[in-house]
Amino acid sequence: MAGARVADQLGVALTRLTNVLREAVLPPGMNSAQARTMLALHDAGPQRVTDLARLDHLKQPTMSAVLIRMERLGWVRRVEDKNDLRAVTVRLTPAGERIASQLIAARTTVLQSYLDTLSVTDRAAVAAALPALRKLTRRRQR
Amino acid sequence: MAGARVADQLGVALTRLTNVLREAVLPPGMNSAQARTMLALHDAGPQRVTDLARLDHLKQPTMSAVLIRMERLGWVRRVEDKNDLRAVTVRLTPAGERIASQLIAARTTVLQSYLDTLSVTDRAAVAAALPALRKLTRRRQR
DNA sequence: CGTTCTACATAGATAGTCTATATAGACTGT
DNA sequence: ACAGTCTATATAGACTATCTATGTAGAACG
Repeated sequence: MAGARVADQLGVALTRLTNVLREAVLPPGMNSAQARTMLALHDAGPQRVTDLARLDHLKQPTMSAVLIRMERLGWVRRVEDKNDLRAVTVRLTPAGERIASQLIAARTTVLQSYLDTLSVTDRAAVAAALPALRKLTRRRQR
Repeated sequence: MAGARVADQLGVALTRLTNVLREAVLPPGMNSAQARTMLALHDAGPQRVTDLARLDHLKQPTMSAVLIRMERLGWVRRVEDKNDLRAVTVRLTPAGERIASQLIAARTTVLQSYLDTLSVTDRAAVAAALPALRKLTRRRQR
């Protein structure tokens, strides 16, 4: 049926675009898990280790290790939570903020260069689909 | 400018959709590098180790290690190339073919369930953008 | 105030990833 | 034919990522 064909082709396109973006936007020495964590902190602000782990589909000890490494690199710092002394709030350092912004800028630049190869009609079709694509990623009700 | 806004929002949408898909479609025990390799072999047929490494933005020794593990799991097998005795041709086993098909089916199912939450208008907008999105992932001329 | 729950860290094991290097076959020029 | 160079893959060693299991300490609750 038509619906399945849309989902199927969207899957193919997403997978290919992701492959293009994955290595094109990563600064040397940063891996995808680190990049996702940087973007999560940039988008949603300071967060706990457990929340970051859940966002990234990682286990908490894994995220702890990733954060220790990122802290050593100077990208994040861990601040104790005054209200809950068990917890730690992770936030980007100024350097980390800068790197996160550069990640987003690189992503936009790469996509822009790809969009530039399209016809006006095709670019308009992509632009027209953006609101729908945004809605796709909203949290689902269950 | 408007173009940059499209690229920027497309980047946000792609990143979020990718995060949704990444863990939703991976069978337990399979990681993303393995999944990408399975899909590459499924889409483009048997290939050499070096070509697979380049496709996946990995170094050749890394891909060798990944393939050794995948061979041990019974997903691929390595066949010596008759024309070039240095080279090895990697192909999916029947079990590997089955798993690759399941990966694609899972991706489609997840996306379908997301598309089902959209209005008819939004679904139509996504469908209308598919040809353009496909063109985005074509190989660039340099 | 003791029990249980929650947030994080640590330990140990396996896999992924890199650079550097080894091995062996293919290619090239004379 | 053969010496030199290039190419395809594998191996070694180091470091990182990831998991499960467990420890530690504060929070929550009866």
